[in-house]
Amino acid sequence: MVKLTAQRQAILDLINRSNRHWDAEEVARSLADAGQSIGIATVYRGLAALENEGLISSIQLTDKKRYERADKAHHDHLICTICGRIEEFSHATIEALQLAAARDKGFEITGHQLVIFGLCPDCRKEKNA
Amino acid sequence: MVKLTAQRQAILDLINRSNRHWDAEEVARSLADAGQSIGIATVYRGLAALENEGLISSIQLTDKKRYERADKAHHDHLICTICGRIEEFSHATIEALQLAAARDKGFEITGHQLVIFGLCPDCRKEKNA
DNA sequence: ATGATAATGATAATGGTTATCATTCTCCGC
DNA sequence: GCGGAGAATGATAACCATTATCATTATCAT
Repeated sequence: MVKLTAQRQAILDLINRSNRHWDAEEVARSLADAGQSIGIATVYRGLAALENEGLISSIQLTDKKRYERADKAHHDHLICTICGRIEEFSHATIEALQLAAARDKGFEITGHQLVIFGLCPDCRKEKNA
Repeated sequence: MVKLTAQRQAILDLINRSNRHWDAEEVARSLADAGQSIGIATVYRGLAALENEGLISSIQLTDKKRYERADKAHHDHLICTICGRIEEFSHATIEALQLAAARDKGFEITGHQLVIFGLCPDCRKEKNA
């Protein structure tokens, strides 16, 4: 049985209090800065356990995994390839069409991930300056 | 200037002759088996160079990158989380809606990746057996 | 041929993540 | 309250895909 220990509580609170997409390193550092330092292995295990329980959710980026609050409506991500900024968007029709596409192939969907890469408004401006 | 050397030609031919999604290790092994053995670092660089030239394309999975032919219409991927089987699908409406969503946020799209995870027909059968 | 530029390949290094293992915590039944 | 089973913790080693290094070799234009 999975336990919601003090460490995991701290991780969960940190993520729930924010609107960011955290990687494990950032979580560890932030907790350490707050005087609640937790071993990096425990952070990784805690994040995995919390995600398993549906208490947080994640996106897998090229290099690393990032976690965010789960108490939001489902959404996908737009990532700026220059500054790394992450925006969220959701689109009911896209979701519905994904379901249909999977059904066509006889698949039973368990999850999906849509990431759009591009240049955010700021970096576009920067580039054209 | 990028050169299409014998090694890169071999990698490109291998991928173009197939319909699979290759990782670097598989490419190296397959070429070695065919008597055309290439250093693993060269395989990685070759794959990156070929992708840069638009001669092959790739999808980034959780753990590794996989390459496939580029001479196919754009498509997304369905991945079986049990056996790893990869199916392709494409949906013009989904593409169009993605563009619209990005524009709404002021992003200039440079790429995107949609992966749907699920159980393929065979593994569904297996599971319910 | 002769440089200049790029590619090769063996190997070391990187970096995010997971495994190991001894120790500590938690919680249940007695 | 006590004992013990099952988890969790944390320091650290191991993993593994990928990238960097660097000496050597190939390629191409003049």
